[in-house]
Amino acid sequence: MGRKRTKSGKIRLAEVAELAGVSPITASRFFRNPEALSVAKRTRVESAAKELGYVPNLAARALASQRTEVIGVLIPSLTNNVFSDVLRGIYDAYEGSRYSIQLSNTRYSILQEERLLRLFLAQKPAGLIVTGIDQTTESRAMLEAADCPIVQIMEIGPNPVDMMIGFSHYDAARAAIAHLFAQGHRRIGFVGARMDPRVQRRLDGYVSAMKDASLFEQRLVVTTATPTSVTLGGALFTDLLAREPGIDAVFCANDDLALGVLFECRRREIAIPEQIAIVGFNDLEFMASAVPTLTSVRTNRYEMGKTAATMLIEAIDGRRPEQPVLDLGFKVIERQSSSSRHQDSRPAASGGSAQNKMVALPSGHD
Amino acid sequence: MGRKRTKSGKIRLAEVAELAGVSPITASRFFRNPEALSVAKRTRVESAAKELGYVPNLAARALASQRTEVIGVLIPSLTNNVFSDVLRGIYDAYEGSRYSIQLSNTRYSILQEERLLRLFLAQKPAGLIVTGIDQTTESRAMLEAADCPIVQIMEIGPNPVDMMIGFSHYDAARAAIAHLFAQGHRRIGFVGARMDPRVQRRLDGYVSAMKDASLFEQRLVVTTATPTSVTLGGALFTDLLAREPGIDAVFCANDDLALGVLFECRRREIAIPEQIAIVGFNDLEFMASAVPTLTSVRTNRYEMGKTAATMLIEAIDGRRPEQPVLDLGFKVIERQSSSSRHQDSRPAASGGSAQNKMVALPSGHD
DNA sequence: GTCTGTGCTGGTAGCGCTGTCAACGATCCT
DNA sequence: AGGATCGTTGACAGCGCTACCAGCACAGAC
Repeated sequence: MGRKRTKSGKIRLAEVAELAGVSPITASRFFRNPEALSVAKRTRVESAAKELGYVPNLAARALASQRTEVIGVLIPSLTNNVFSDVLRGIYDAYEGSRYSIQLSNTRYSILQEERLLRLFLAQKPAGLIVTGIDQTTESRAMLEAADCPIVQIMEIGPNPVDMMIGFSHYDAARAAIAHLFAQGHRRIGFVGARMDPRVQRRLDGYVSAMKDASLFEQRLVVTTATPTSVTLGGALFTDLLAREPGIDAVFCANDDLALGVLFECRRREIAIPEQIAIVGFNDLEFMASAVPTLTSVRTNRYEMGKTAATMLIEAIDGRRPEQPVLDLGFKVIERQSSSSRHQDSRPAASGGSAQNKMVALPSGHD
Repeated sequence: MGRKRTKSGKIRLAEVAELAGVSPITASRFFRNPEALSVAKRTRVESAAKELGYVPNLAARALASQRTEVIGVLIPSLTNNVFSDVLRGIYDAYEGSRYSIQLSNTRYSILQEERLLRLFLAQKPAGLIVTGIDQTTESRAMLEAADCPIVQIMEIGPNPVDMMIGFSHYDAARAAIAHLFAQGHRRIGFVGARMDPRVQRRLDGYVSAMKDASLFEQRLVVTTATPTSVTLGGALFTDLLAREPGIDAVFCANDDLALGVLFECRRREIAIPEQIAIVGFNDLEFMASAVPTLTSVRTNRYEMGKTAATMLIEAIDGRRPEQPVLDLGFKVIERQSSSSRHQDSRPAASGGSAQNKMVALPSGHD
C-alpha cells in the first residue's frame, strides 16, 4: 500500500506530517496533546499516522524532551509469590497507559538496590516504585533528590520519601498472635525464613505480643536467612519441636512455611489444630484449600501493586493524591488450622488505619 | 569534588572527554570498544568517567546508533510459577551484561502478543524472547522480518523462527502416562486448567498414550479454560470422580492442580496411591514435601530461561549457536503418590533429544 | 625516497523528535 | 476602531551520542 520510507525503512513523524499536510511539529503535538489541534488537522494527522503505520521513536522522544515514559520498579525477588501478585497489579495498572515498566531485581540486597537506583535515575524515569523503607543513606539521598514521583510499597513507616502504600507487618503479626491467644494457645512458636526487613518486623510483632503476655522465650523462635520454601517449613518446624516439644501453635512468617509445617505434622501424625495450631502469612490461594484449611493473615498484594501504580501515574500527571501514605491493612482469616471450634473460614481480627475494605483477591495463579 | 555540570546538572560524555583530555568520540569508543584505544587514553578516560560519576544517556545512544540494548521478553503470565522460574533465569543471565529487559505480559492472548510485538519491534530491540510457537500469521511474519535474534521458549516445534529452546510437552505427557501404566494403572483421568497451547499438547500426549493402549475415553478428561489454582484442582477432580468413579489414577496438567487433588483425596479419605495415584507436571518445590510426596514431570524452567538469554546475547554479539534448537528434556520424578512400592523419590522415565543432563533446579521460591 | 598498511584519533554531520518562541487570524473587550 | 487575548500553527535549534570518513604517525616493503 505504497508506504513512504526513509533509507532505514522506518516511517518518521516527518512522513506523517507530509501526508497530513501539516508541519512536523503539529504532527508531534497530535501525539502529546491532541486537544491543542483543530479538529480538522487532528483527524488528518490521525488517519495519516494510521495509514503509514507510524510508531514513534521513543529514543528520539526521550532525547528531545529530556524525559522518558519509563517507570522503574525495584523489587527484591522475582519468584516470591508475594511479589508476583504485586507485579501483576502494577502491570495491570499500566495496561493501556503510555508508560512502560522497567523492572529490576535487587535480590534482597540494599547495595544492589543502590546501584540499580543510580542506573535508573540517570535515565530520568517518569516515576519509581521501590520496595520497602530500608534503603541505604545514599539511596535515600538519591530518592529525595530525584525529580520524579516515588512510591514505596509493601509496608508503611514513619518517613515516606514521597508516597507510600502498604501495611504494618508488625501489627499484622501481633494480630495473628492475638488470634492464637484468643483460641487459647500459649506456647506459640515462630518460624521464619529469608528474614528480610518485613519478615523481621513480623518477628518483632510476634516478640512484642508474646512479651506483653509474658510468654516470650527465645527458643520459641526458629529462623534462617535461607530463601523460603515448603520443604524448609518442615525442617524449621522440626527444629522447633526439638527445642520445645511443648508448643501448641506455630506462627509462620509466610504461607509456604505453613504448608511445610502442615505436611510435617501429617508425617508426624500431629493433629491440627487439636495438638498444634498453624497460622500462616499472606493468605495465598492454597491456604483455603488445604486439609485442614489453614489460617493466614490476608494481605492485599495485588491491590497494593495496582494502587501504587495508579497513584504514581496520577502523580506524574500532576495530580498528587490527597493522602500520600496509604495503609491497606490486613485481615486474619481464621480457618480450621487454628480454630478451637474446628469450623471453616470466618473473618477474625483485622487492622490498618484505612477503612480496610477487603477487595476480592484475584486467585493466586493464572 | 568540583564536578563540572551542564545546565541540566548532568555529566555528559563531553565532560568526561574534556577531563581526560581526549575528544568526545574517543571517550565514546572507550565505552563501546575499549580495545581500540591506547592503554594511556583508556585509563585516562576510565578514571575521568569514574571521577565524574558518568552514566551514559541511553536515549541519545539509541538514537545515534540506531539500535537499543533492550531485550524484549513476551510471556503469557506473570504469576504462574512456571514463568517466574523462567524469568528468574532470564534476569540472572542478563545480570552484568549491558542489556536491559523489557518485559510484557500477553495474558495468554496471541492478539495481545501481536500488538506488543509490533510495539517492541518498532524500538529496534537487540533481541527478543517469545513464548511458544503459536503466533498469529501476522506475528510470525513480523518475527521473520525482524533484524534481531529471536528465541522461542517453553517448547520445541518444527519451524523455528530463529532459535528455540524447550521440550516436548506431548512426549512429557506420554512419559507420565507410561509411568502410570508401568505402575499398573489403567483408568487414568486427565485434569487440566487454562488450556493454553502447551497444556493442550500435554492433553494430546495423554490422549495418544491412552489410545495406544486402547484405554481412552472422553469422560476421563476434565478441563476448563479458567486459570489454574489449587482449589480448582479439587473441583475438577470432584467432577472427574462424579463422571467416572472407577478411576485409579489422575494425571494433572500442573502441580497446583495435583496439590488440589491431593487435598480433595484427603477430604474424601481416598488413599494415595493405594486407591488413586497422582502425577503432576513441572515438579514445583512443594511436590517433594507433600504427604504423600507427589510424582511429577520435572521441567528445567530456570535453565530454560537462563540458556535462552545466554543464547540470545551470544547471537546478538554475532556468535550464533551451532545448534539453534535446544531440547532441554524432562524427567518423570517418581514419588509416593504413584509408586506401587510406596517408596520415595526415584527417577523414572525421561525424555528429550538432548543429553538430558539434569541440573540442580534452584528451589522454587526465594 | 616513496608507497602501502596498520593503529589510533578527531571532525563533521546527523539520528528523530520536541522546547521555545514567534506569528497569524479570529474573537473579545473597552 | 484599537488593543488585548486566545487558539492554532510553524521555524529553528538542539537534546547527547555515534557512524562515517579523514588524517596522522609509524613501520615495513619496494
